Amino acid sequence: MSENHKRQLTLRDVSDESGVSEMTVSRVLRNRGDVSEATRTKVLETAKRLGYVPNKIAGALASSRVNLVAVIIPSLSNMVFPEVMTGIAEVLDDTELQPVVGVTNYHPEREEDVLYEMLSWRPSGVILAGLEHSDASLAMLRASGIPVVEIMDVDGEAVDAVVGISHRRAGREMAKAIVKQGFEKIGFLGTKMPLDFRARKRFEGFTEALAKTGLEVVAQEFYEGGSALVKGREMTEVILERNPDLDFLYYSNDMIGAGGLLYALEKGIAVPGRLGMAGFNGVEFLRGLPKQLATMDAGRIEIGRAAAQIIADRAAGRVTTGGQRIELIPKLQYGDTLRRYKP
Amino acid sequence: MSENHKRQLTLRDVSDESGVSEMTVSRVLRNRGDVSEATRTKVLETAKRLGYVPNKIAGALASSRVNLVAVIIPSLSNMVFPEVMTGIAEVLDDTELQPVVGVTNYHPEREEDVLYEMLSWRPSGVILAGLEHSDASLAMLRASGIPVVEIMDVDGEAVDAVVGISHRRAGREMAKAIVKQGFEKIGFLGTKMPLDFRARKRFEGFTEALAKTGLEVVAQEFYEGGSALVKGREMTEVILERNPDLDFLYYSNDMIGAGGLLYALEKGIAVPGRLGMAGFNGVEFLRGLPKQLATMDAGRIEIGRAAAQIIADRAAGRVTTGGQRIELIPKLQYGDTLRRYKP
DNA sequence: ATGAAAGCGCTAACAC
DNA sequence: GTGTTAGCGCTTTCAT
Repeated sequence: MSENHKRQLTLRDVSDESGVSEMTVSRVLRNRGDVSEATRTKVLETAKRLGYVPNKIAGALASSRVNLVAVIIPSLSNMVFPEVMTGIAEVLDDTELQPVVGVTNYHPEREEDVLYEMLSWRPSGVILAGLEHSDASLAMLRASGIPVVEIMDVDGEAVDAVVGISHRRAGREMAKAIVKQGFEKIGFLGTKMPLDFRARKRFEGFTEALAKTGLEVVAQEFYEGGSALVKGREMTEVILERNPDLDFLYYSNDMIGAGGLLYALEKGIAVPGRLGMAGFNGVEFLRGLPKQLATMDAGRIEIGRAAAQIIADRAAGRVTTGGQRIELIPKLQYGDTLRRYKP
Repeated sequence: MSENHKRQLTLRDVSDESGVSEMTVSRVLRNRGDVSEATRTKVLETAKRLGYVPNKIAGALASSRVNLVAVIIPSLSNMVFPEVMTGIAEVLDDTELQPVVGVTNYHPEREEDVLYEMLSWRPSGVILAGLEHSDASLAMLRASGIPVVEIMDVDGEAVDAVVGISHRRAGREMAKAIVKQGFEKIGFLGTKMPLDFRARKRFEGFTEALAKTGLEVVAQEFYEGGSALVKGREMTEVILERNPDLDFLYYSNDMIGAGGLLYALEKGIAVPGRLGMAGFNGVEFLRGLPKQLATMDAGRIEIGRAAAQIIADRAAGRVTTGGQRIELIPKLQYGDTLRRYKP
């Protein structure tokens, strides 16, 4: 076992070893300013030979430039945020910027901590899910002086820029489509998450639109934790037992909807003849099921792309006016579980 | 629109505003050393009022301490790595350390870039998937002088510590179980990813164990991109058309296995009477399917926990001897698709 | 094309 | 319990 604490290599080491000043070494390593081809090669060779890795901490402090973009999302395990990340990464890959992910698990205090931690690294921008944040978080965001893009939702007031869909509208559209197909006894299945504001807004839009036609949600079921597919299955069984006359089930996400659909098919329930079903998100995953669950695509990759583009543009000084607002319109996918009447 | 470039708040501002020295402000903010309750309160109040967020870049440079752990994984979109992340986060949440994720998409050059970028922030440790890395990556890791934990796989030589399962062994065990159940015409379905070394090792172990019993894989099918569930379905159809006498299908992951299972059930193929099936990973998701696919749990959360623990221990100076090697033993889950003979 | 000096915002180490 | 001093490793700016 050699000594535990190797001193880190510095520009100085490369400078000494190559006989070129620190400053010139720095120039070579950053491709900045004019350097003769000879010194350039020599420096590069020495740096590589020594295994030198620049210290961005020192670099960032000196230049007050940090090529990091903070991305703060509620969860990684539900298939929708990884897709947002894909969109973000796609755009940032063409820039010098790097995404750094923080996960809040839908806890506002956790969001506050993560945000504080991230801002303390002075990133070039922040992308965060949702419009609902603690007062402290809002204060930090505003005080930070960096571009902020709130994503996923446009129903509310943004700190700066915002990219997303209207979940209220999504709920309304779904309700209208369901009513149009002649369904009347409608049940709702969702998560026991008071802090999932987007799910709540969809539900509000949904009931609101139903009310306009004189209908209401006649039964509800909520779950917490566990495998969404299993929960969807179980909840569907429960809600149908309690309310045998339900003719439609609206799920707050595709995973539980898929579980419900598998259950219904297994039980030989005619879908959508006897029972219609719909979920939300438009996850690709659904396409592998025996029947296509009706759903609404939230355009997650697109949201990620647009958000990253805003940050990238501002970081490059390309846009001076803040406060962009991009509302995407979710597309209803009828699949095989919503259409009672032939199209 | 106010001025675009607000000067960032510094310790100095808090110091001036509260009439306490910078040093003492720093002490308060970090809970270090003795500070009188009076000054403490005053400082905290001022910092909060001003909306001061410490600059970790400066702090890290001065203290040469960075509470970041680099986590480098191939992908976020396949359900297994988010689980590893969960395990890592679980352990790190009890420490000062913070995970920072980098994604390589299974490209070694991309891994090299991500690693370089991350090391340039001088993290307290690195957790990265797999044992196969470019020479440059290996050199960087060794030169970094920080704890390195390679995860998921133990079949090979590690740079420092390693936590995972033996995929070769996993493949062998699965083959033995299949043979024991009397299956003889075995097909394999996997991904077209030459760089997924773990999948390859499973396959090698699998064929090797089959060979010992005089059997071999009689048909193979590979896919690329797209929804794994759909692909599993399609590949299963194709492989069965070409080889109607197959009596077992071994899938390189649970998602394509699930697609295949749904297909088989839909077609009325008797599983496992006529056709046995097995996947790999033990994703929770499977539990929602009509039948339980046989699989092998790779213990992803456990791997994440153990890896993070090693980093946390070393960062706390609790362990001086490097090179830990933790091999987890994957558990075969028979489910409903592997057992022909009653247990 | 290259170098020297100053300092980014903080903390370690030492005084008092 | 609190303050002072001297950097951390780099980049900016200005000379040459």
